[in-house]
Amino acid sequence: MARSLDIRSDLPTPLPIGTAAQLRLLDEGAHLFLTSGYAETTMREIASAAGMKAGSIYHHFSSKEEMLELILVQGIDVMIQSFHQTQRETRQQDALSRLLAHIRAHLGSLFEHGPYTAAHVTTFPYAPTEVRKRIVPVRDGYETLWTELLESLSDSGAITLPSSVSMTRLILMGAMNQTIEWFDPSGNQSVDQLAEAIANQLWDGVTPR
Amino acid sequence: MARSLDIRSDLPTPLPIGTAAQLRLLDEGAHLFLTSGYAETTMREIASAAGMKAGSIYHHFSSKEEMLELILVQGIDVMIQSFHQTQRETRQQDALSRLLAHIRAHLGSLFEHGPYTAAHVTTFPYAPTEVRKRIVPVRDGYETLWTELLESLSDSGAITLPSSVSMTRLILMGAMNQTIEWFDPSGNQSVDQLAEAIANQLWDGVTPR
DNA sequence: CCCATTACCTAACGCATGTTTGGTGACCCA
DNA sequence: TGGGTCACCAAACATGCGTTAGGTAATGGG
Repeated sequence: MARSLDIRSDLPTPLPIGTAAQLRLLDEGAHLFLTSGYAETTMREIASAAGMKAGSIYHHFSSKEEMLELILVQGIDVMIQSFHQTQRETRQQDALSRLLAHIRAHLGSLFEHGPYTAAHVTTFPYAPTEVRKRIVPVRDGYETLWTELLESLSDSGAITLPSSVSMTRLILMGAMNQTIEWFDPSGNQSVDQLAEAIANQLWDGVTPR
Repeated sequence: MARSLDIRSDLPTPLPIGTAAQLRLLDEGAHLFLTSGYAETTMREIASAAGMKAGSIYHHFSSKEEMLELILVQGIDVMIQSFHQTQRETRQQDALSRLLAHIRAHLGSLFEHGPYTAAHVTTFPYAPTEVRKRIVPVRDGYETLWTELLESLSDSGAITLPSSVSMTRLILMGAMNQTIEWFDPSGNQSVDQLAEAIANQLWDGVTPR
């Protein structure tokens, strides 16, 4: 039985603990799940991308589903770590700058800190039910972080919430997450500019015109 | 060989032309592609949902991929028909009311006019390459309709475009399309309210507070 | 009344998948 | 030096998939 890779640590871990081969398999697996989908991606493709054969994967992981769950969890961890780091780094900034920084950080999770978060966003709806059940509480934790951020910004008068904080969070998440499908980080627009565009579209005056 | 079901008509067709069995297969197929994904959905499941066995499908369609393409095309047709109808119905209304009506219409395509549009949005990224190639021009046509709408609203001063019209369209589309994952049309919020929430989040004062 | 067509059926086929099994070579430690 | 462990291999297995083939019953038209 492959050793279980416990990456659901409370301590900040930018990458999951594991051997080089395990990390390569997860990296390539996340990339393939992102670009092709979970069901469309074969163990043979993941193994080949990681420089081994499919049968060898089972020395490291017990199943395809275990790999998926580890990738999904890592995707959330990247978001959560990034959120906390942004919170620390922007404590002295004004409200709208903090909001922009958090939007920028979320987009950084999607486009700059590996394929895990984007793979999470695109793959989670099609994950097996029992995998989703185990992951929903962690996702709710991340959503709560955003809810509290938006509430505090609204309480201080920095932003308006046209309907409710939940609705605003969902619309904002939707606008950010759907960029996976069309934004090209190596294109002529930067992630900074994308963050500003989203922030300025949802709230007036986040950055000067 | 099953008769080809040509639904890419220029005339308004609320439902594709075909026999009752073909329509049932496409309806159930679209619903299953939406809820489970294209690759995860089997021909056996589609056939069973439509009240027949898998082998029988091939009397009506040549392949699973042909069914997918018909469903994806129908999904766009629903959006385009709905857009044109909304344009006709709102010709006499003020700018912001027209914008809200178009947002409402797009959401209606997702949640009220069958599963085709939502199946299109969620499944298109994972469709086989040659299927996507054939569909991209039709999608571009729909995007152009929105681009022209947003440009005319901006030209008349009704809305602002914080960065560019393309960026605004993409952010708006993202916010609307991602609602597939969380909005429950039979929940305690209506599609009208969802449209207002999105419109008011992206532009101030679309509806009175 | 008979023949052709349609719309389904069952069964099977060929293929691809995730996973298992037995093996090998390298490495490390006693 | 030998034994144990690890990390891979090739091959095979069991299963399920999309699709095909041959068949049946019903229907309609000549």
